[in-house]
Amino acid sequence: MVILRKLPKRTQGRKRIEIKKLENLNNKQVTFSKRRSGIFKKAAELSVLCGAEVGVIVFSTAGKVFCYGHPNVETVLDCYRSGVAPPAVFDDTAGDQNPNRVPMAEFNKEYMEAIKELEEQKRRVVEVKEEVRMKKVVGGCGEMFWWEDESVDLDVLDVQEVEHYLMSLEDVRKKMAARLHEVRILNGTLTPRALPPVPAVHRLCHMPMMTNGFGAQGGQFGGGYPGFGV
Amino acid sequence: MVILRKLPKRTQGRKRIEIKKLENLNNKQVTFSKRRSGIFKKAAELSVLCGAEVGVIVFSTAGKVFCYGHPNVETVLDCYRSGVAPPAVFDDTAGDQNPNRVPMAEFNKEYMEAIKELEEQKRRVVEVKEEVRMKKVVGGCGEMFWWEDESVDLDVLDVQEVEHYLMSLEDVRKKMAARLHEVRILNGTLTPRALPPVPAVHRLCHMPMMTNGFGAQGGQFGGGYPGFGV
DNA sequence: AACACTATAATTAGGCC
DNA sequence: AGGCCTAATTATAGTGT
Repeated sequence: MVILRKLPKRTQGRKRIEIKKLENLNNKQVTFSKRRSGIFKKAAELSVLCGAEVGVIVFSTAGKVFCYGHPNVETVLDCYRSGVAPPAVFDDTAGDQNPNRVPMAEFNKEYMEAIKELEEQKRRVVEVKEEVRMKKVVGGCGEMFWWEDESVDLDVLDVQEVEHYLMSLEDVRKKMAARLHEVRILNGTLTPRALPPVPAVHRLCHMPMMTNGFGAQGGQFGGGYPGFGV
Repeated sequence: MVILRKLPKRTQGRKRIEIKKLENLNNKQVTFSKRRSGIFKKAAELSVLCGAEVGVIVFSTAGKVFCYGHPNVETVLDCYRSGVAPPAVFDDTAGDQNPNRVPMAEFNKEYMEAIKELEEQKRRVVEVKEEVRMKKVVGGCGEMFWWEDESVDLDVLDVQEVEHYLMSLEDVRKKMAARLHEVRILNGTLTPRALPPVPAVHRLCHMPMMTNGFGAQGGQFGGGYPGFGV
């Protein structure tokens, strides 16, 4: 007769943890690494299963950046920024013989609408531009932009103003991105990357920065930014 | 004596599925919704547990965009774009005397690479075409940008050219974003949102667009963009 | 489409290397 | 950091409403 006896448990197994800031540094790092890759994996699965375009960016507290993207991060970000949806994945169930074919019929209709919308936007922007801001934003005719001028007194600069400029720039950028799409579509050529790689990172001020002490209570789903302490 | 009898199973329970494109439309939509929120939840947990800044953007095949971000998407995106690490959460466990300092060791290496790459890009473009571009890119002194000019012949436009312009714009934008950070930090004021809200979304073409036929094999972790068939 | 259910598959916390 | 292990927790496929 065989005597079965319980082996001593080698591990305690998984334990439930509260979702709150991990205080143990090592523990935090390990968890960060594991969960980060877990999220990347899930993101990849989502993109495969559902043909979705997914982009994930994670900054560690140390300021390191990790990211995953399908088809790649830049594409997703740019689509988000520009408001232009990424090229739809072909749906095999449609029974179409040629998966690479562009469904032009449908496309043309929407394209015309897009163009019309573009025109409208242009008109709107021109109106707003009367405020003369655009000239300043997009830079003068020289080599240097005003905000690159060292002599500009930062303390005098109004944050709201800068925000406004940035917004305008964003607007211009959107137009460019949209235009790029148009050009690509009209040419029928799409380069390997949907957008040029961001030439890696111009870390102008990647300085110490600040601390804001938000921890567990941090904004869910796009919440606010707790003010920085003085 | 109580007679226990198994109730008929009401569900089959969870079943394993292959990670490949879901063919059933309804199934796909449900899965998309469930898994999407699953990822958002995990992202939120990661940010709380590890004090990480996380941004997730998901496009459905229909072109709808969903996102989650901590502290919010814009902040994360902008930090990514500008290469500026988000404000570090204070780490009590770290014995470092200056918790606000962002470790820059690695950055400088990457920065130099970035600069080199940028230079290379510039040179390449200059080879193909003559200079004089930059002036056009950043806009002339007039009210209208060249790409808004109706008379521009799209067919003649070189995609690479547009890409280059877009890249330059991106560059300008990065500078602006970085500057904004500086200004904010120097002022000691940080508005509720780290960046101005993206002024809605300019959905120029949220159209069917194109098809590229990548499915399950899609690029993992920043893979390339399978070329579109003609 | 969003919610409830539930059996089961997948993830993962806490070890240890 | 990364891999392996184990037990428990958690996510979720399939279903119903």
